[in-house]
Amino acid sequence: MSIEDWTESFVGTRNLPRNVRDKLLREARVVKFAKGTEVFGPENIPDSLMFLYSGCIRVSQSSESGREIVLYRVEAGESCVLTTACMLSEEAYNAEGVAETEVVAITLPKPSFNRLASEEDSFRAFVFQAYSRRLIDLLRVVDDVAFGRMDVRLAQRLLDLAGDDQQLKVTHQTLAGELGTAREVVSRILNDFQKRNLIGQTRGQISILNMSELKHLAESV
Amino acid sequence: MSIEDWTESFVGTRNLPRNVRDKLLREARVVKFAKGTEVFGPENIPDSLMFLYSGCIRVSQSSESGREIVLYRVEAGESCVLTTACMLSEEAYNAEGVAETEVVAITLPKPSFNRLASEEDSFRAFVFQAYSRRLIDLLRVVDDVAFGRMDVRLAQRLLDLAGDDQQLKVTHQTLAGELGTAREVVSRILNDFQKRNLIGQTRGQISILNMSELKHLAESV
DNA sequence: ACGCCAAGGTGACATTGTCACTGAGGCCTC
DNA sequence: GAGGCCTCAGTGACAATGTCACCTTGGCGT
Repeated sequence: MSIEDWTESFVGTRNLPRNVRDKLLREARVVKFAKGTEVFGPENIPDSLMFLYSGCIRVSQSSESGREIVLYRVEAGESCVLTTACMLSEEAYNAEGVAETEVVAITLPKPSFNRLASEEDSFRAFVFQAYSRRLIDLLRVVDDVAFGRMDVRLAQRLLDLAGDDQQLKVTHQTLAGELGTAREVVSRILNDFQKRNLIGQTRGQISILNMSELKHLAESV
Repeated sequence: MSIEDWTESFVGTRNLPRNVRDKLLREARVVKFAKGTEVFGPENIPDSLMFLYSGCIRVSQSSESGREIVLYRVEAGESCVLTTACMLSEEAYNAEGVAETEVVAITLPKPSFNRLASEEDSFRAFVFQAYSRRLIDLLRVVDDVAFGRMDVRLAQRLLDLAGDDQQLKVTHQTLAGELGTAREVVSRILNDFQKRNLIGQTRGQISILNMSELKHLAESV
């Protein structure tokens, strides 16, 4: 598949003059990642800037002991700043990005990025905003991890992942990875939820039985 | 005091052409904060970019329950990106910056910042790098909080705060605020350290007795 | 039927967070 | 210097969370 005009998809590019956009279309490359693939990681640092055309990337960090925590997700239309950050600061870091769905991304060579950031205010603003959003996302993660109760965080995450559905296919282990805790902890809390008739469980699947009560719990600070 | 030529102090400005620097000196304002003052906070969002000429700003976040955690410190020569981030994303956040020493900072009106970021590569690189460093700082905080043992983190922090000294004046409560935990927890661990002859304590003061052993503990993953 | 493996359950224990109190030191005023 | 009032720190009980070892179950392939 060749994407028609991806510059239409990003707030940082859609308002650029036609000639600039045409140049971008020539300079950038379109890359794809299959679902489950590592987009970037400690061993796999891209040397270009990346913008997500479609799909979703889950960015997480792991400890030596094997625990994991999800930092944030990059959605279509957003820029993936962590790779940029790492590139610029040349520091190692143990975060990794995994394609949660099939992913189509635009990579921009550094010189093109530089020129664009220099010449186009709206593009620069877009990039700064992307950075800012991630900073604030991380502030929220810190807040949750440092001060939040696990049952509340789990309730929130269940609602997030479920979206509009009442069913979600997810293992306890995966949920533990979302929140940076251990499987046993998730199991304990989910069993408690089940006893309270908030959810039902079968192997690898959770169904939300009492959405409003779960929301109430998720908001109970 | 009027500062001679602060453009010499920042890697983002010291290599700019003389005429640009002179313009900056005219456009920017120099502001001071007394030790202990709030530099920015939820109620007090600056509308300019800020660069730290001298001193140190402690950036922390607090929970509703009154607990607090230090996110990072801004040192002389660095840019304070969190204010920028907040400005750009226009989101509320509950982080605040407090002057730990007397602070002298340079504030740059947004238009000047924009022009500079557009025209000068080295300045733009400086700003991006500042963002990147903070992102990575926050990754480290998340890692510590989510996966680190409290005694290890406390040992690290004691060594950090002590610098080259063996004495440091700090209360248990303050240390708890550094790490995002409760005073009682700090007291417990410090008492344990004392029993093991790693430190000595008097009211509001801690002396490191066995630096090498403490370092060993701090590095024990 | 059999073995294998991922998902999940369980109990014991360690660590950390919370709460309610207590005590100790320093500083002020009288 | 006696009393009062702070901040700082100690303590015990308990709740929440993390860790470990081990077990059960369900599904899948052969």
